[in-house]
Amino acid sequence: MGARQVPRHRIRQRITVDCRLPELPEVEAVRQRLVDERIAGTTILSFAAERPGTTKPQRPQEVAKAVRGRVVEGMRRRGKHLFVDLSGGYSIRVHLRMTGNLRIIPDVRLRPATARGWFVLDDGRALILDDPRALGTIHAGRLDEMEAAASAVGVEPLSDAFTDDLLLGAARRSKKPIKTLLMDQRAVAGLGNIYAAEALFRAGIDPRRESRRISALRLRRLRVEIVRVLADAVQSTRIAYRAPGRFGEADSFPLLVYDREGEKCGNCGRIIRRIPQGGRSTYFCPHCQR
DNA sequence: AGTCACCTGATT
DNA sequence: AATCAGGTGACT
Repeated sequence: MGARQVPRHRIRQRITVDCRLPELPEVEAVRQRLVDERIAGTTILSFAAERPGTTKPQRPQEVAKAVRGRVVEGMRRRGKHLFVDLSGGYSIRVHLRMTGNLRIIPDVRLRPATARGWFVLDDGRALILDDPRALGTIHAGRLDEMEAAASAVGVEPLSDAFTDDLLLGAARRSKKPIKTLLMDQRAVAGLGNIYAAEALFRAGIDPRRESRRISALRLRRLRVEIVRVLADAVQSTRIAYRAPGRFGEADSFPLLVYDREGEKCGNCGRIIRRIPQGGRSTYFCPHCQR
């Protein structure tokens, strides 16, 4: 006691677009990049993974059997899930979790030590799940089974289905704090800790506020800000991925509160706070967010 | 509804 | 050496 809390010295590098945790915009960027790299039309020759956790509860062998000899027909995103659709009504479902990345490499023998699963393609290239923390997952099987596994995912926030009424209805049914509701994939698909906090800041809503007690007017504003923050992030992430030499501030989507504990709010100049919420850090401005 | 396990690199 | 980061699923 006695000593006033000193703001911790900030050494950790600001999170930028190239190392940001995968939420909807980052997953969408991964999808677009694979489309750009013309994964469609290739045939999968084989699959392998070393850790059982990567394909759990399937075995790597089962995934291999489901994909071998099938042609890649397209890439889709559903919330934070990626689908690699294959010929014959089959599909691969990938979830990047915290640190995963799905990417093409020129040759499977060049895969990094952090590669957790690898698909060898008939043109010599390989599709790998690169994930230092090994939390990402790969499943494969009939398309309907893969979609069933992601069926609990709610409305796509960048689709026409994400209406004022939909957000209002979800909020009215929930006693959770609004930030917890936004991160619930069954309510809105693809929001995570970062963009939920950013949308709430832009909408001026306290992340702790009970969902059902927020006015329809403020929920309308929240819906607008969710769409805006995600659309802007998709755009800047896409630009950054297409200009690999230009990562950094210029192309980064600015985060106004996330990871800014102790810094001044860009709107009012007061200090941004961090509080635990559902075991996660929530960043917000107590003055601008009510 | 809240807590833990799954992971490992960075930080304290 | 201990803690933190965090999406999700399993658990209480």
